[in-house]
This record gives sequence, C-alpha cells and structure tokens, in this order.
Amino acid sequence: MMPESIFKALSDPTRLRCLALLIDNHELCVCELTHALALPQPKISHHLGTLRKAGMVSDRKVGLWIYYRINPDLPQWVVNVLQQTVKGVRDLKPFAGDAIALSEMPNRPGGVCSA
Amino acid sequence: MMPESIFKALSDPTRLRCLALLIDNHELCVCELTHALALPQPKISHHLGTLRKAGMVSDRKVGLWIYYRINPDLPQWVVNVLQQTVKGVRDLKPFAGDAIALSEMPNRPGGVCSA
DNA sequence: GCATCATATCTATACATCTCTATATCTACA
DNA sequence: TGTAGATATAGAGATGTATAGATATGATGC
Repeated sequence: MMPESIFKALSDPTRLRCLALLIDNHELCVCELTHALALPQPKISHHLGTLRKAGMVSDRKVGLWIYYRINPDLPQWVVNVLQQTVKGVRDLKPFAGDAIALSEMPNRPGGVCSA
Repeated sequence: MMPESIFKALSDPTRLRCLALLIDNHELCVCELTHALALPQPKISHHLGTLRKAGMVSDRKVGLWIYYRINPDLPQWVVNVLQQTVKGVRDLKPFAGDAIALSEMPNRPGGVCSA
C-alpha cells in the first residue's frame, strides 16, 4: 500500500468527513453517513467504494444495511495519522456538525452501541 | 487551512519524498533535493512551490541557494501527521534510498549541520 | 559587463477526478 | 410473485492536476 495512495484517499472532503465519523463511531451504515453529512446517497456510496478499494475501510453486510468501519488490518502508522487528524479537526467547521447530525438522527439501525 | 488541502499536498510521491527528507534534515536546498531524489530540477522546484502555496514548507534565500524547511507555523496536528508518516515509511522503497543519496552527495552547500 | 549557476515560471498536452442523474442489484416482507 | 427500501454502479460533463520543455529571473565571479 503506497503512502501517497493513503493521502489521495484522504484528500477529498467527503471521504475525510466519513473517516472522521468512523474513527469515533467504530461502525456506521451508509444511511447513517448519508444523514450525518447531508449529501446524496450515491455520492456517499461512491466515496465509500473509493475508500474500500484503497484499503482504508472494510464493510459488513447485515440484512438491508452495509456497515463500514476503519479497516482493522491498516498499518499502525496509518491509524496514527487518522487519529492525529481527527484530533486536530474534530472541533472544526464541517466535522463537528457531522457528529451532531449523526447523534440526532432518528431511527438509527442496530450498531449504535459500537457492538 | 483546509485539512483536505493538506492531504492533497501529501498525495504526490515527489512531494512526500521531499517532506520526508525535510522532516529528518530540518533544512535543505533545491539542489540537495534534486540530487537525493534524482529528478529534474524544474519538477522539484514546481512541487516545492506547491508545498509552499499549501503552507507546508517555508523558504529562505542565501546567495544562490534557496533553503526549504517544514513550515514552523504548521498546526501541531499536521506536524504529528508528518512525523507519524515518516516513522511509518522511512525504511520503505524510495524513502530509504533518498536519505542515502542525500548523505552521499558531494559538495553539499552550507546547511549540513542543521544550523 | 558577460558568462554561469540555481531556481522559478509559463505553456501545452495528457490524464485523473468529482459530481450528477439515472438505473441496476439485492434483501426483506406480504 | 411483487413491492419497497438500502445500496451500488454506469455514463456524461466539467474541473483539476501532473508532466515536460522552454524560457525568464537573479545572484555570483571574472
């Protein structure tokens, strides 16, 4: 996994917002990310596909829903980079609002308890 | 400074190699980077310009040479990201060779002692 | 003043990427 | 079997970005 491909995956605002939520929430389905970011579903889905192909996230299918999480096989330095990034941007403009919108989403599917 | 612009700056192999050397060497001129990476000078210069506009590096002119260093005003989380990255890739394919080529460069200009 | 070296900038071309709209797939359930 | 919901994919249009080559700037030394 080339380092520059890691950063290419992080260089889009939509993907960075998704990853920031996934760092703090362990597992989220597409509909939760779509709601939190308030963006069209195909756009979210497309960027999740990009992150999956880059090896940044893994997915798990449960009934109708597909849950995404940070790829547990990621090299440690990449995890460190992600954590440092989220620590730096968590209180900034779009990211803070995304977390609030997610927590206020009604009828969230199962994985709320980080099970 | 938008986080995604940080990662866009890091998503090019030439720029990442320059930054990796700058993290470990504190200050380098264009000719040193050109020698270490074995790439055409206009290419190095162009990417250093990109890094400068992105706020990642600052430059200092001394006679014929222009010395670049990691921008000391960078937010702490960005410095942390850079350090974690270099820690993760320092022993990998192009990066390790770059450091060796730099150390073996003859007739290096003044800043060798990280003054 | 002239030649030289280090660096930056400009231009053109090729390539990659983002976003949108529409549609397809797949599961659950009646 | 048929319908509805969640997600993925395809195609098109627009934008952005990398690269190479040529050239310009600006300092040094004779």
